[in-house]
Amino acid sequence: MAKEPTTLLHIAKALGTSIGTVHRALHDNPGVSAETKAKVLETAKNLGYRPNLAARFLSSKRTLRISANTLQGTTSFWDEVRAGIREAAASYPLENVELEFRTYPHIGEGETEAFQAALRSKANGIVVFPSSAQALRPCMRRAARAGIPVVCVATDAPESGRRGIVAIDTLVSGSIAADLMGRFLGARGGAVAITVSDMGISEHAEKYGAFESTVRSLYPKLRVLKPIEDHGTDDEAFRSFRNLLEECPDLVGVYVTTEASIPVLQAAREAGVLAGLTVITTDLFPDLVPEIRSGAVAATIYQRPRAQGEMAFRMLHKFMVEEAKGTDAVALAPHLVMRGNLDFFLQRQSQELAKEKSDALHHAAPEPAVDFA
Amino acid sequence: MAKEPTTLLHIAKALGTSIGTVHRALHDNPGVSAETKAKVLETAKNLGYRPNLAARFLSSKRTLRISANTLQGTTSFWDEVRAGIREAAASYPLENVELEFRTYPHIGEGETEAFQAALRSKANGIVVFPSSAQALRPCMRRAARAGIPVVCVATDAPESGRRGIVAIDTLVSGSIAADLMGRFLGARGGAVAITVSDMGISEHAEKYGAFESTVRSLYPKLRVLKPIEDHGTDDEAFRSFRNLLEECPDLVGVYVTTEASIPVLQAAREAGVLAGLTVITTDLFPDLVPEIRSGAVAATIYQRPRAQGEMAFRMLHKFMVEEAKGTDAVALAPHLVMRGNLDFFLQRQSQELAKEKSDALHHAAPEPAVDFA
DNA sequence: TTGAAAGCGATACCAG
DNA sequence: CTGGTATCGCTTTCAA
Repeated sequence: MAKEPTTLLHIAKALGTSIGTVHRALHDNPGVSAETKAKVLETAKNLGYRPNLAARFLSSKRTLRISANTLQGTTSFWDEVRAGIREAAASYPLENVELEFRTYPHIGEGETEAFQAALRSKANGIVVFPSSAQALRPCMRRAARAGIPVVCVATDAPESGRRGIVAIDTLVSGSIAADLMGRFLGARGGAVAITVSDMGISEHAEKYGAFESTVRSLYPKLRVLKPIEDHGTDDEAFRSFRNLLEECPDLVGVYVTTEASIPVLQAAREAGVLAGLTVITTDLFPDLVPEIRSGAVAATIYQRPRAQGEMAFRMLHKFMVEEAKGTDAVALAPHLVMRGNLDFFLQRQSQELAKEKSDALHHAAPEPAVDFA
Repeated sequence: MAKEPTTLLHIAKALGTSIGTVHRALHDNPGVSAETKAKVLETAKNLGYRPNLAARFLSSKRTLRISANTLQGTTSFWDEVRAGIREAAASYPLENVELEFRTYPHIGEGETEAFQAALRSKANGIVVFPSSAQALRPCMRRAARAGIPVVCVATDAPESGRRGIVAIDTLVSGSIAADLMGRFLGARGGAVAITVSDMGISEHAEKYGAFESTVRSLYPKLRVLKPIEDHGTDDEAFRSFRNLLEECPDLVGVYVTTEASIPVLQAAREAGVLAGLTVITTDLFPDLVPEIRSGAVAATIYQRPRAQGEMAFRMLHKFMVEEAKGTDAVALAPHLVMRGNLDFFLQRQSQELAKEKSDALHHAAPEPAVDFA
């Protein structure tokens, strides 16, 4: 029943032409008349031609140059994203994958340079964290025009011509945080705050929207305050939250969607109200560990950086190798970390770091890592 | 810097022998003197030989026959595990993978027959849900002796010679359930119950242990009762829980680790105590949806069947294709489903079913699915 | 026990 | 514009 797959030779014979012509036609290389090309394409479709990728890899000496442009490892988040990319790359052992890591120190700083460098180095696929999508858009469109697939990770870059996006589902994050907040507070009523980086970023607006609407519909005794914007700085997070504490004496909970949870905790602690606050944070980094362990933070929404890296690579690979068309989007469900399962996640993180270290030892030539300061 | 990879020819030339001999030596095929074999193996190691898998797939006509032996889709759990396996298989587009699905209707019923059938059909890799590991052990050891890698999914089969195991981390499940229970109950004290299938199964004993110890250390006002065993039947779950309700008037919460959450809810409802109970369940199936939506179930620990299927396939693939040695174990973190994010997971499930359906249409010959009643 | 050689299916180049 | 062909690295078969 399983008839053997169609090859180039089959198509060539069916048309009374040669394998070389068929190949050129299928790849619209120059040197094929429009007429024969059309015929080839048609019979290829009719015979259900699927290229044999093993043969392709064997004969073509092409290596997949992939540039992964991400933020420097200020916290462990981006280190883990990179580890995920590395791991996914290693799980395709047949191809020549060449990973290049480019990093930039801060949001909106050096990322266009890094992207341009990737293009210059003839990367034929890019994974990027578009920290300020606006600035990056021109380069990204250029990549798109050149046929270089780009996959965004963690944040989307709208209207950029990117082929794919891998991120945590913001609606899930916002609404699970809301539901937990409501359940944790039980019968208590009062105000709940939420901090975001910038409401101009759609992801953050979405998280807020999901949080607010879920609280409103499920826990009417709670009242969601207008979002605090910290614009990515600890300082602003601290001051805004301290002000909020003064203005709003019936605050019972706060959901921090950014990485600036430490300053929020500190402000609450200094004001002496931490014990009465239910705090839900985002991500997992060393400074947060004791706060979770002590119960100051009830739960944190873990955005699975490693899984994001893995998925981003796989998606990019699909575009590059399987010639997948169109665009693709993956929204991952976040994990919930609490005192009870904290150690599991910490252990996992340290495993990754260990693995990465041993990888570095195995490879004679470490992959180039360029830093765009 | 990147010196080109070593090939069989390199080894052959280095030893002044032929590529055929080298090949035979590396695969310990018959017809090589012990002496030359040793030399080949050594220089292969010295030169850092890594087989070119693309070339291997191209020349060998071998197809990977993989049998996936699982429980029938009484709930959607196993359907999704199978969907995950299918999807992972599709993501390796270079190999000839032939999937065979064998199912059995109930725990401990027909699974050895299914396993033996897989062996008979010359499967060279098996994914199995060992519903009663005891009974399966002999076949599994036979597979191990024959060099056929077996990966367990959802439940481990100790001492069976299996090469890998993919499951949800039981300690994480138990302790996150405990932590949630404690937080949900807030200041309330009282007794909390836990139902398991059978304490003789190590996974269940572990979940209980994690739940109990986390509650004890973090929420001393709560008291964990001895586990209720339902032995996989709704009937027993119902009766045991009803009895418990009578005996224990200060029950404030229950954690159902099995699929028998509906009878537990029913018993509580009939006794008129449901409203005062905090219920945490396991998995996500149609009957549970309204209970979550109404708030009767506070949260459910979702065991990510699709991710389990995917991982199991990938692991098996690694053993079969990359000739990975030793054994491997993956413990996945469960997801938490509550009212707030319920729709996300439901939508995801229906997407899978839709995808599966369209897959079925695409493939002319549906993969054989054998049912062992 | 070993060597030699014919494929596998696509790529890429050269000659017509 | 098109046809022919060497090549990639490995598996497999046939001779020696």
